[in-house]
Amino acid sequence: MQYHFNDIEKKWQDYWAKHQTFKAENHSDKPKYYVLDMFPYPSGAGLHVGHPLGYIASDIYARYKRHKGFNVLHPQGYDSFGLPAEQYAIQTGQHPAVTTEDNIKTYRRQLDQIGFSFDWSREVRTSDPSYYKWTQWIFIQLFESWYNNDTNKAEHVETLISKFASEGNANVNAVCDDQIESFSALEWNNFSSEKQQEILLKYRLTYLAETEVNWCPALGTVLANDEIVNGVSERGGHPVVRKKMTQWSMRISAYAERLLQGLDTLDWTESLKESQRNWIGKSVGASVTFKLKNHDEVIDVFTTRPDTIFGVSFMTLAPEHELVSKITTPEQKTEVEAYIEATAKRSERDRMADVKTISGAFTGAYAEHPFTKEPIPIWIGDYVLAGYGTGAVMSVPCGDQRDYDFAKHFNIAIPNIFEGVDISEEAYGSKDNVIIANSDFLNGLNYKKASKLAIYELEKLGQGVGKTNYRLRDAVFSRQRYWGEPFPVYYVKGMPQMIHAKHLPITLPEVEKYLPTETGEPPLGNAIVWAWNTESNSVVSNDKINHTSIYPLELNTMPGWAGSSQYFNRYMDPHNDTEIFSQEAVNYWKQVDLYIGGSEHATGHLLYARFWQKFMFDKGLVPVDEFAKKLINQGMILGTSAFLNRLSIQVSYKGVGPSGYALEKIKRIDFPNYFISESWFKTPMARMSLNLKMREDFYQKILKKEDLKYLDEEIYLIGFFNENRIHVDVNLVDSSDELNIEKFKNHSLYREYKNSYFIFDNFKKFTVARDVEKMSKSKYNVVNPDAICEQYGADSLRLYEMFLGPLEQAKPWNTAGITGVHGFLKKFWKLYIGDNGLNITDTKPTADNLKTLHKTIKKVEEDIENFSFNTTVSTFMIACNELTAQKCTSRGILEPLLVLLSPYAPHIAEELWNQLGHNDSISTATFPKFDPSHLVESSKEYPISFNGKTKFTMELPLDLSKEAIEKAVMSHEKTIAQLEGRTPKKVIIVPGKIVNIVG
RNA sequence: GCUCAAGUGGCGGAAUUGGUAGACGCGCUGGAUUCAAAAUCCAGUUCUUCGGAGUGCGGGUUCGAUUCCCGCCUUGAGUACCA
Repeated sequence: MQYHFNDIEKKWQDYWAKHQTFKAENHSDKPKYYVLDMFPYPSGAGLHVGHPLGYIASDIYARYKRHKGFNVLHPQGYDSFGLPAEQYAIQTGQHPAVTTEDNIKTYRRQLDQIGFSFDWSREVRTSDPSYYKWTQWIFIQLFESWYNNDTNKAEHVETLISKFASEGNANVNAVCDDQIESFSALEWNNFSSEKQQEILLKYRLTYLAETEVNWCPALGTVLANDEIVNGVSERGGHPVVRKKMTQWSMRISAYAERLLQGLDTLDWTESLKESQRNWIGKSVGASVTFKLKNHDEVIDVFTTRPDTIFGVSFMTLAPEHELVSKITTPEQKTEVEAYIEATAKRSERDRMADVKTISGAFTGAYAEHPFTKEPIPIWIGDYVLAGYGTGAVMSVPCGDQRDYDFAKHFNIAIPNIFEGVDISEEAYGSKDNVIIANSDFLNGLNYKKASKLAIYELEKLGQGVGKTNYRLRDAVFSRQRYWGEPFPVYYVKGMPQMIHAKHLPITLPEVEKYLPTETGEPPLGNAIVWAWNTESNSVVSNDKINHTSIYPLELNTMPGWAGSSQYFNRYMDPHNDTEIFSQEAVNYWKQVDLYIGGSEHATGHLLYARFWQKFMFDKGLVPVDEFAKKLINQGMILGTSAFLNRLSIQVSYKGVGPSGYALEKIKRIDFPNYFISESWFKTPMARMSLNLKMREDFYQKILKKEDLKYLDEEIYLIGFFNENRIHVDVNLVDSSDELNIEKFKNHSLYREYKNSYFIFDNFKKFTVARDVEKMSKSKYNVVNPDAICEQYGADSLRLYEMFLGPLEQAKPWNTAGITGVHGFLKKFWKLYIGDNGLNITDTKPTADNLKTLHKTIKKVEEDIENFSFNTTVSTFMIACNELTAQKCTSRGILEPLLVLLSPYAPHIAEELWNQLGHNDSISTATFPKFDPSHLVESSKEYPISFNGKTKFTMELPLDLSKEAIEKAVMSHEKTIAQLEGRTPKKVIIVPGKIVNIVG
């Protein structure tokens, strides 16, 4: 009986679906384990072989945990709001919901055919109103919360309001807007309702504020920092500009310290934690206030080096700093204004690209040194960023290279305040090994002590305080898009009001077109039925907006990360209509035990989701404040792109110039119509045979450009190039890299090359060049898992993806290699089923059989625990080879072996399990227990090495004493031959390991 | 620039605590089977001047280093005038 994988796989996939084999219950006697994948965005292109890698790994782990007796939650869903469906809607008019539904169908079919053990009864879709109802609900909770620094957690705004009413805001220690006026209880109580709302908005965890945002005109929307790559949009590569807009923001900065500290408790990769640490960007230092000469205003700066305060020789403000216009002297006005104009013109991208150029202007104004009271000139320069700190720095050229360069460039003094340090060439930027000098009361102190004392003295003057700064900015939460969650928000007199949670969800309105309105409003501005009636508590038509109790609804929608910040909790109780999830469910599942996904979410999704989790923890909604205990980033599977080399050659030739002189020239000529076989370059061929047509082209090219007359035999080919190559679809190339020229010429993509010429190698072959790149449609190197499943089966695909290499590493895909694992499965099948049916007997296993089995159990278990899935596949192959050689038919061996294989190749395992006479699914069978007694050896093949180099091996009993081993080794003929009569200096014997003779 | 990760045959990779470097697979070579092909099976496959050499390069520790330490080079990823 043959291994008919297509039939077997279909049969068991249907069985699992019908019997709901992988449905997880929210209560069990077993311990719980939650395995989660980052859910996919269902794109129109479907899955390629790179996508399932992480899913296969998590599926193996989930199945393994079931064998180990855990109640496993392994859900899947779709992150189904997003830009591509909306772009498609703009182009075709098809509703994004329809596009999304189609794409999900394709995804589901592709996922099903790989045999994942997902509990599909818990599927969530972020674009489903029954799901985004709860995304909207969390938004309302955030709006109704503020961050209390005294209790170090989020609290309901009611507690804030009662504080204001009883004592004003003087003693409120909140994370809030920097520019907040102080008021007494009396003043608060006398404020108008609008005024009170305005003030509260500055404290809420989600708030409306005028922010400078990254505006992408081509997409008509705001982008988050992590949606911008090298100054252009991640999607589409469109230019991005800075623009001020009123936007919803999330006060993630309130959680900066907790997000940082929380990392230490997580079993995530160090590199990922490091990215988050960099993103949060904590720096400890001081805020210092400089008084101005002849002005009442002051300049606040943030510095990490208060110890260098006596090294300040100038101050630099960002050109956008609000004080610039106020303090600039009339004499400097022209220069400063010209500079501001010039920097405003330079885009963010230019400024980034051009770090080297030093520019700036003197304002003519002076600040006063807090201790020496000396005047300090105030400059502006674009190396100071308006968005970080206060947009102003105290410049210490001896201790900061940028200040140093600026000072050198503009001839500003560079006082040295470091003892015994040479600053004639560059600044001394290190905090270590410095002793402060020329600094009054700081002299002789190191960085730590001097900083502390400087802050103490500044505090006494009322001109400074120790401060910690974070780079983490509040997250902009509004998008000018259609296909996203609507806000549960309407506006009364311009102030945002939350719709009561009991009226959720506020579903997306229908619009006629998905573009921004003519007046530049977001696409929801096109909706006709999009106003809120506070009497009927329902969405009504816009045309009644001027009536009482009918108000405009928010036109923005939420960003992509909204839905993905709560899905992992919702899976615990996905159909709950009255709560986001029951306390019973969340207290049972608690948090994700294993989370697998791509590293591209390091500073986006993974940071925002942690923020929401901490907020929910503060609100008492979840029992733990980190949502994922362990996280693994799967590496990318790369594509092997194929390229056609376009011919370019370098020739030297002799000719006769216009005036009759002989000339020798070297010239490079491109032949865009000629393709040359890659194998040609590997052939050690010195000359190139130009065919007639080429020769003609060749002459024409040169003759046209240079008026020369040539002698045929004096043209020499001295070099060629294979740059200028074009991508060719990998499906037109066979496994030996040979191009199917016929197919290529008839392919619609390559119509323009229909009449091109092909230069073959000596063996009449035409091969393509290969290179490893990211797998993507635009590179024509995409391999579809459907084709692999059809030809080799899902079990082969699963095994091969794991076999390629370590899970976390990037690795190239090569379809040819799949025959290895496919061959293994066929051999494995034959171990159980021969030509005459089942091979299984009840014979007692031999010692060799048991040794193979238990060696395999041990290795497989260790490998899975260490996520070393690639080596497990090797282990299976070794076991299969050994048992085949041993002609093992014993049920006692082959039955437990099936359980070991089952997480990796579940279909074949189920089928053989069934053929062995089991009626239940193998998925709940107990994992075999390792028994070390079968691996005990009585002798060891000792490597005998001389000066550390192994020369031969020797079989010796393991219970031999050191002396006996030495005796046996030294009398061995090969030892004597190796020593050639010399006496060894030393003999190292490690029993059970090695013998090393040092001579 | 900074941070992190990684450099091992023709290729993907293995060696989990310092102890026989190259497991397993692909590819390649030869053979068996076949009218032939596919499939399958068997043998070989780091290099070598056959002494040896060899895990990016140069040092070090050790009886012994892919593994530990110091210095460098290269590649990939992230991040960037962050005061």
